[in-house]
Amino acid sequence: MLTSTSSIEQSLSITPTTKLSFPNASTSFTSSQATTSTNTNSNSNSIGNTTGRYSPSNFYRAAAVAAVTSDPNNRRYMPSTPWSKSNCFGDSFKFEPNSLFCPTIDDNFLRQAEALTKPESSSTSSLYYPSPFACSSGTATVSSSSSSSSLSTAVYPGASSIESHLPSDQIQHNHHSQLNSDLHPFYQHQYAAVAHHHAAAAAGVLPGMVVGMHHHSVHHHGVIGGLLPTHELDIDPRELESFAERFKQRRIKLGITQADVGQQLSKLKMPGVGSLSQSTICRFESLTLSHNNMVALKPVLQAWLEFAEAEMRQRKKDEMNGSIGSSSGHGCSNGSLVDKKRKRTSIAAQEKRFLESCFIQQQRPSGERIAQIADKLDLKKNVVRVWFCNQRQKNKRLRFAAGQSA
DNA sequence: TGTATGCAAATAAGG
DNA sequence: CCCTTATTTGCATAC
Repeated sequence: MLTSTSSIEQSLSITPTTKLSFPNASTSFTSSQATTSTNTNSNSNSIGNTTGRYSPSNFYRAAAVAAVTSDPNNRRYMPSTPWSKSNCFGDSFKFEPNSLFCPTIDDNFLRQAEALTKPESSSTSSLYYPSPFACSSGTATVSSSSSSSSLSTAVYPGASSIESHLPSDQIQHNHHSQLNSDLHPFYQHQYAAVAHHHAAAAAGVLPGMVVGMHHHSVHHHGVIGGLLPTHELDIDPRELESFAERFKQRRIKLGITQADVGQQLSKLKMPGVGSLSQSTICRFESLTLSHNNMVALKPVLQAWLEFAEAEMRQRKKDEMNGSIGSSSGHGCSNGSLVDKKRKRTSIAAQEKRFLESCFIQQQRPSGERIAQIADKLDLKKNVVRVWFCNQRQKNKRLRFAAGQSA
């Protein structure tokens, strides 16, 4: 276990890191941050296949994302999967046309959201790149909190009139199944490479989303009489591609940043859906997420988009009428919304080094030992436990990578 | 300032 | 409850 030579992460200067504190963020202690020299490892430790996100994939919309292209290994979005289909209504996510603030809207909205969000089969997505790295680099500590979200009930904040203005996105399924033929050359390539396992099945779970999918594969052929929703599974990659693009355009048109989108997601109160980070939104837009992940996120983002646009229309309308006060009683910020978003603990360099040394002695410490370490580092036991798990995992990858190259 | 990205926590799902 | 494996995110920080 050459856990790498944790480079120079010595300088830990304590940064405030004042983040949006979470009510239940228990620990939150100051955390130091190796701002200064910090990582350094960004470039240094490339072993074998650099970074490795899980999806090598590539140019989905390569041209556009061009910038990224520099490093093909970085792509997360696994494009493809030949099993493209004309998804029935995999993505129709419109609200009821009319009815302002009418409760029913909420209902419909939720119902659809729920349906569309519901995960289905197991992951099994595609290639997973071992991705090696060396550990090191320290950062600040944060706190984590996990609340068993309650999901359920949702109230649609400002459901206002929304004309079903179907995003062309939903209409453009003209592809008469000519699949490949109208695929970007890239796709075809990808397909060939990734083909195997069709049915990747959507599943990416959103923060707090309760899943419950197990079946290895979705047997169940016909299923569902008549128009089988085919659920989120097999959604044409091209559809995702176009949606992502449209999403970005419209988002920008609304003048909302990625970060805000992520934050506003929790306001939708879709069951099991909390906020997401700017990173995730960014990755969605650039299709650098796995296919399954893209599929899982799409309905949520689509819902948000429609919500935001509806709100915008409403606002505009209000302005026009000069009615400044504006009706829409939304504002009901309902403080009970304990923003559920996966929190990530940042372990400072110093702590990390200690953990590493412990790891060398014992890769799999007992629960007691873990508690001890956690106590010493003032970290939660679970954080330490997970750290060891991840460390073992990383170790394994490194070992594998080393074997490969050697 | 928003956005991309590297590294790697946190989770999900099956033992 | 803990582990492993596969993946989803997020913090930090580089553009």
